[in-house]
Amino acid sequence: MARPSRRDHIIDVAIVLFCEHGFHATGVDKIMRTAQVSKKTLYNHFRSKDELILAALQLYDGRFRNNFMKDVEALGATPQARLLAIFDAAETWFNSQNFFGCMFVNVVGEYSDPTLPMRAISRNFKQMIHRYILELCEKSDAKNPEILADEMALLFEGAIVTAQISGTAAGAKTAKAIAKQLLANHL
Amino acid sequence: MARPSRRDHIIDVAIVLFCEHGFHATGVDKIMRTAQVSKKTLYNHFRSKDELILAALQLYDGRFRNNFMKDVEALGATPQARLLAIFDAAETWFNSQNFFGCMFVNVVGEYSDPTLPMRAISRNFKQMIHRYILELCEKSDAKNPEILADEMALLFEGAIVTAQISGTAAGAKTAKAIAKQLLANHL
DNA sequence: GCCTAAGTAAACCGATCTGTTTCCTTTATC
DNA sequence: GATAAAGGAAACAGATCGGTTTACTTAGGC
Repeated sequence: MARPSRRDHIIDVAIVLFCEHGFHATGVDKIMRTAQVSKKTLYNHFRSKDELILAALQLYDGRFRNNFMKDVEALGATPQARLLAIFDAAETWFNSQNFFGCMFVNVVGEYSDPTLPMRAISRNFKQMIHRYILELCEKSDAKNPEILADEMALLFEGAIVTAQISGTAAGAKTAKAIAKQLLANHL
Repeated sequence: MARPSRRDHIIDVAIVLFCEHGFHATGVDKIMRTAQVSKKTLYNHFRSKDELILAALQLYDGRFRNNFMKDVEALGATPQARLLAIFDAAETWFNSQNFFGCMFVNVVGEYSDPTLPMRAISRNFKQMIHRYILELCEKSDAKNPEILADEMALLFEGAIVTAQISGTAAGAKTAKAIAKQLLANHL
């Protein structure tokens, strides 16, 4: 099937609304109306709003990481170049129309209990990003790839939040400049 | 008056609840019950929930910056030492019981319209932090204080978000390690 | 002692929330 | 063409939302 399933379409709509307006502020009625789907259909695919939130986080998780890694690999050829290309890919993301910060940071701001499943998905997302960066660090023959990966991941977070609050993409270039210095020190 | 005014007490309670549970999820009834104040009194001091949110952000803004700068100045004697002490102060913040990330980042995740007053307060907070860091950079005789300040501020953001999502304070040490390298390169 | 200001508890308002149900229509399959 | 699954529109449920109002109590100043 080329057309996405009805279930995936609902999730797609929910992702956009959750990103822009947050999770508590986005009602099931709004999702349903925007997706042009009846409430019965929505609750036929998802037991509850929370389950839809989890499905949205999971779909976005895989999709974002996949797209982001593709972008990074297209922008840089070598592992070192890709470590820096992370921030070029981030910059185009910040400049895109639908940038409202990191969905996984935003969800943590609304659900503080660390035992909640949304929190687990959020932690996992950040760990997967960290793992990807770590692989690039190892292939770059960094002196201490674990430490460099911690540092690069923190830069990434800092750039996202800076872009979200300031409303500009300048943080990407700042983070890239830091990354260059770290890379020079670690090789 | 040694005892805080009733108005300030309501704001104090609201700050804690907004930080822990977010803004949309925190109802006026909960604030009122927690503050042990009648709804009439609450609406006698604040025209609306939004106005209470703004008052909470503003009070927290001034108080946090004041306390944080005091901590930094107690932990470091020279401007260079204070630039690094930022991350020591951050670490104790991350380890405190009531750490739920940065209130100003969290509010931006729930209110995406950049023309909203909460967004203006958020941007202003980050600008004031940036200005404080810039002053330290200038007094440190950094080659290019503006660039160094941008970098240090981004590290600070990255450390906060990393701590919030991971649930550990490790990001503080990572950010401090980066800061040391930046400082060495900029002097 | 009186009056005013500010407080309380609780009822109340209309709107919105998540979620269920009803009734009817579409659609696809055998 | 009958049947069964799925969807649509809308009413409905009970709870909660932000916010107002009412009736009563408290406290302080003159």
